Amino acid sequence: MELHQLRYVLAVARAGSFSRAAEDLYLAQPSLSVQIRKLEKELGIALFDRLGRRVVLTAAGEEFVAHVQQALAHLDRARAGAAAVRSLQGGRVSIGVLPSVGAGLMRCDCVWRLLPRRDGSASCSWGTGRRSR
Amino acid sequence: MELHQLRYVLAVARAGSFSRAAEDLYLAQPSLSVQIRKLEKELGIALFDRLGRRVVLTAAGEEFVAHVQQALAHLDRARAGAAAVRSLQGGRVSIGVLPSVGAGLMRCDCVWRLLPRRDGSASCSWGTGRRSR
DNA sequence: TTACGTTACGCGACCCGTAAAGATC
DNA sequence: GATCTTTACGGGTCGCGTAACGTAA
Repeated sequence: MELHQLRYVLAVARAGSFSRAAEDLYLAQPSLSVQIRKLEKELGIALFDRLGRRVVLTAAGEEFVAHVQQALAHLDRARAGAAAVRSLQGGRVSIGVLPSVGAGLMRCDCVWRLLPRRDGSASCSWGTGRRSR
Repeated sequence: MELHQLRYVLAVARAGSFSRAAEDLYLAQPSLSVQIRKLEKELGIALFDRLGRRVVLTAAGEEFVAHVQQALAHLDRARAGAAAVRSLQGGRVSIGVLPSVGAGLMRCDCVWRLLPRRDGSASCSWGTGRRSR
């Protein structure tokens, strides 16, 4: 059971056809068919009913797909979280303070709040609402 | 991002060490290290802090692992669902009825209730509570 | 010096695409 | 006969294990 196989199952279920799903996936039909069959063999059940030129999910396949959709959604969140962290890490943080007060602030262990913006940068706030890029 | 890489991440996070995680996974340490590093490169962030001989999750790693655990849990449910269906499909259903009443029963479209048992077989009940293997 | 993580390299497995065969309408 | 799925085969990628290196306690 591999991730690409799961994505293939969702694509076939959505397209209702192996050939159309293969187009959506930019994949050759035989490769897709082989992977689906391999997964079905591993699971020990049929995910799809091949009805001539139509392909529909079996009852077991419906349940399987529902779980897989949940799983892939969580993985997308995991990836998105990583991307968000990366964009913050990649950005530069410039801090401007008055020497008179900065000398004290920069020494203490402060909790800086990073608020991500649409463009990938972030605003940083601390305490009184002073802001800096 | 592949499934085995995600499992490896969870194993390292749980063990707190690459070498111990590799043992748990029945895997050579170098293979494990390479896969983790490959995933980190793909995500663009560090999942673990290498502190000498201790390995701990970064903040981003913690969040990532949380999502991954959810995802893998859903995949386990998907697999378990398939296994349940398989055990029912694989079993044999034998039906014994008296000819006098069976002639009528076997002709009608009945809803048969399959109750899975511990040993993989299932009991089948219909209407009055008559049972058959 | 010992233990642990990393890099280098050869082997085997697996996925993909092309081509041919089978099946269904 | 046309369309779609399946099977067969060759090529390239990738994960794994062994071995050697770097590094911290």
